[in-house]
Amino acid sequence: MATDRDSVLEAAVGVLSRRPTAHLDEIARAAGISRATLHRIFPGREALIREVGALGLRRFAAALDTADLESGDPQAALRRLVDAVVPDAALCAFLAGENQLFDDPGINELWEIQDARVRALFLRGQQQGVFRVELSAGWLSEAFFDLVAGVGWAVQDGRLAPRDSAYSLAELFLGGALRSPEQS
Amino acid sequence: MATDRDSVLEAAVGVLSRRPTAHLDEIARAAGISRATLHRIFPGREALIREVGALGLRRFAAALDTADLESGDPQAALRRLVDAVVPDAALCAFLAGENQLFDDPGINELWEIQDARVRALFLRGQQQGVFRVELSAGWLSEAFFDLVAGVGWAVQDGRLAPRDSAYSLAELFLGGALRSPEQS
DNA sequence: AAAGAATGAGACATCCATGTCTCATGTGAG
DNA sequence: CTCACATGAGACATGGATGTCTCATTCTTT
Repeated sequence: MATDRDSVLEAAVGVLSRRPTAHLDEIARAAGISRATLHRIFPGREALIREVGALGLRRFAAALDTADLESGDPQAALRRLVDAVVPDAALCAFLAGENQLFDDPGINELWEIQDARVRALFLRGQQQGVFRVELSAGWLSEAFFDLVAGVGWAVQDGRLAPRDSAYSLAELFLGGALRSPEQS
Repeated sequence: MATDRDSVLEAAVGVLSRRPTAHLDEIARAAGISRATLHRIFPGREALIREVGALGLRRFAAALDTADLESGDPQAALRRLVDAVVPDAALCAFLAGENQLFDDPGINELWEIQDARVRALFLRGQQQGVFRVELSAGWLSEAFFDLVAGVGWAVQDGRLAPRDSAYSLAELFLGGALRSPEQS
């Protein structure tokens, strides 16, 4: 059952995103299974980490699909993306923290594809005059992901209410911290 | 000499912020010293990590001092903070990724102090009508630090030019991604 | 130049997470 | 009820990073 594997992976994220060096004992306990069973499902720690990363990328890709970034107003598209990705913010936080994953060619390629999709949205928005052109699409994409990861951490640590997370993320990223739009 | 220790710590950051599980061999080589000398300076891995964290917090505190957040226009103060903190963005990136450090009471307390200073700036800015009040000061502080860390990673990986980093950070955080100020 | 300290290189010993195994228990299907 | 199978618990071996040691070399200081 893929559901079984995924539920274990989700439990693993809860531990690993906070402590990347957590022992397998701890992860197994968090998943409610024994270390032996954990080993039966995933051949080893490396495989487990890779699978968690792959799950995170699958979820992120699914969120991009759901948001349908190519259609309609770029701003509305980005708000759809926020809503779609916030539930999996913890996965994204794990991805952001685990740079090591990007040594894997498969993971890296998959990531590049998703990142390109987000960049394309920003590029389209810039061409339509919706997003600012002084900031590169690459930086906008990067910063967006940083904030998604930040939301994931903040929610997990109880510093941000899950209910507020989508609003806080979208408003800050789109509108910034300033009340009145002044640009130096 | 504290300078010696700090130069080793800076080299350590360069390695650890990318691969938190890097071997001491690697860190020593990156610092241009032998593993033996590394052990002579820092009693062990744990101590080294803690010292790196402490250095990051010292630098961040120093940046807060330099920025003089209590004076003048809050927006100008935040721009001063950006300029002051960007050179040490890599340290901040390390801090953000190493949640484990916050188990140490000393580190945690020091962090709380600095975070409170940033929150106070946002609170002051909100009271003066400069910053948006729909976003909590806590979230603004958190998001700001997330972006600083993101800048650190992006610069280190060559995805963002150091020359652009301060501008990109300040503009996105203050003004957001939208060109025309629309709020839904 | 000579003495002292600091460093680098390498050889160990140790510890601990990991990986693998066995066995007892529990569970579900027939 | 019985058998097949999955799981949990624990023991055990292993590997690799860490910590400690020694010794030769280099640099500094006088």
